[in-house]
Amino acid sequence: MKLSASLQDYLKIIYGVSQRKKYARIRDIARKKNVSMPSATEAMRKLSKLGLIEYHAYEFIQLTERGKGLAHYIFNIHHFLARFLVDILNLNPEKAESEACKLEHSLDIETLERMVLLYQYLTSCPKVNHSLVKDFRECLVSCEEKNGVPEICRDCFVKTQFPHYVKEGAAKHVLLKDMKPGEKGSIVMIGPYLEMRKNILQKGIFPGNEIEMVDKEVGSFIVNVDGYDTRVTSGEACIIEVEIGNQ
Amino acid sequence: MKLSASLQDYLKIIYGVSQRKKYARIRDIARKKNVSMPSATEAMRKLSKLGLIEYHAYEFIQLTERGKGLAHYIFNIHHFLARFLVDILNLNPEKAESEACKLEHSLDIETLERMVLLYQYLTSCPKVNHSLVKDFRECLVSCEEKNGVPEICRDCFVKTQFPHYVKEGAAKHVLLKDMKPGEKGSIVMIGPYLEMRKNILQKGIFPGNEIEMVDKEVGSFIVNVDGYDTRVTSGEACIIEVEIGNQ
DNA sequence: TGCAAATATTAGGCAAGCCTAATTAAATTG
DNA sequence: CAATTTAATTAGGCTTGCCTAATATTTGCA
Repeated sequence: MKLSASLQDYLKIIYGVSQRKKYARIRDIARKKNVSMPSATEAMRKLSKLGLIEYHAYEFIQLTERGKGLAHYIFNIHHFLARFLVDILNLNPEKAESEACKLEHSLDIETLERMVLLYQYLTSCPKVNHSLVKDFRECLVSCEEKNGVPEICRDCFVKTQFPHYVKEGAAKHVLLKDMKPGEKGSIVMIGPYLEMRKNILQKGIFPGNEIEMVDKEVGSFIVNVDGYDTRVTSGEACIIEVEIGNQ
Repeated sequence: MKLSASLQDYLKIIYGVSQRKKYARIRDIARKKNVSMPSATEAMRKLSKLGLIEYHAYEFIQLTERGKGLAHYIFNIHHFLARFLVDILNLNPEKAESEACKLEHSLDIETLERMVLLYQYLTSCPKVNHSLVKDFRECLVSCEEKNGVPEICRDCFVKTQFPHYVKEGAAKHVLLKDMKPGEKGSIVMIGPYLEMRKNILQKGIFPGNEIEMVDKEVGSFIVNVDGYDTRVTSGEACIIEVEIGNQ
């Protein structure tokens, strides 16, 4: 049986409420879902018809066994995702909560299963350097708090010290700012400055994209990203690393 | 301006079509979106009213500059996510496509930014063992193809060889199958068998959950996961690793 | 050129989820 | 224990996004 995202939310809320309170009321449900009481009533009727809750007008609401099982499942997906977002991606807990809420409805079990594996791998695999996640998180924290070049990132994220180094395979890495008009390549890395990186992403520039330097102007550059012209500031061009010479 | 998920999809489709064909037709759009032509027509009217496309009845459809910018952004989010799902989580490309489609509408720019960073970190950071992602992917591949104990996982995922080992901090790890009724702990790892892991997740059992052994029966166990009783098979209990003694 | 086939559009409907206003039921309390 | 407050429901409506059937326009080909 497939439950709409909205009904899943209702179920999850009922589950959460009845863990603490033994029964759930329309009022609480409506409040938690940020919805009017009639809307909640309507949803209860639907869940009841689906055999997921025990519901009769004006009476308290309780999950049926089936409802409890499903709610538990949805609840735990949610918590796993929130954990992933906090433990791995270092989102703040409130943000992670709301993001998990959105993700939980869209992800397929297969993808979820991979995320579980990645989570386990990064946090527990004895072959992985144990400080990997710690390093990564510290890096994120530095980026955010200092919004400058974090000590821990200096080597790996900012390539200004060694603008073009040669990797195995002889692919040449340069900073976007150093590319000449007409030169093309693919983006491998976008540097550490949180806000700047957001801005760059918001322009539709991601690692993996093909990029071509079109024109240099004072203070900014015109680049073509996968066929679309856009403008980046000089500052932004300093933290975008491009792999050239592989066309 | 906020575009509904559906309208974002239309925009993305128009962008994709017009990259190859110079113009988009209702028919193609409807077909790609798996929707009737009247639905596509209606959507075009909306996008046109929003100033994202140039559209007049019976004429070809073209993106405006604003539409092109937005479409390019949506398109690239999609591609980045698909890349993440393929390169990091090793989903097959078709699956990744459809999952990315669902994700792209729900993820916030902040989360996306972290995923970009994780992607970069795992694939490029010089401090990370370069074979990390390769190992992880090989592990996934082994799990899927052989659906047995993959060589590469033997040490890290299957703990049957050393059912309880003591980690730093003296937390004790055991397999679920070896827990006694009444014993509690938190799940740290779910083993390598793809299908089995899916089944376990589908019961609402995730790493991080609190679990208590309730009762042992022949062939299966009753466990309580975060307050909810559920049943696992003996086979499943062999690949669930629990950290006990930290309550 | 003219007519059939392909393509688009209008018209009218439907389901899901939400809303407000009005009404009814239950709970609280002087 | 009646009056008031709080909680829940009904009634009626709205928007989004989809549908089918009918109609209109365009295209392609004989």
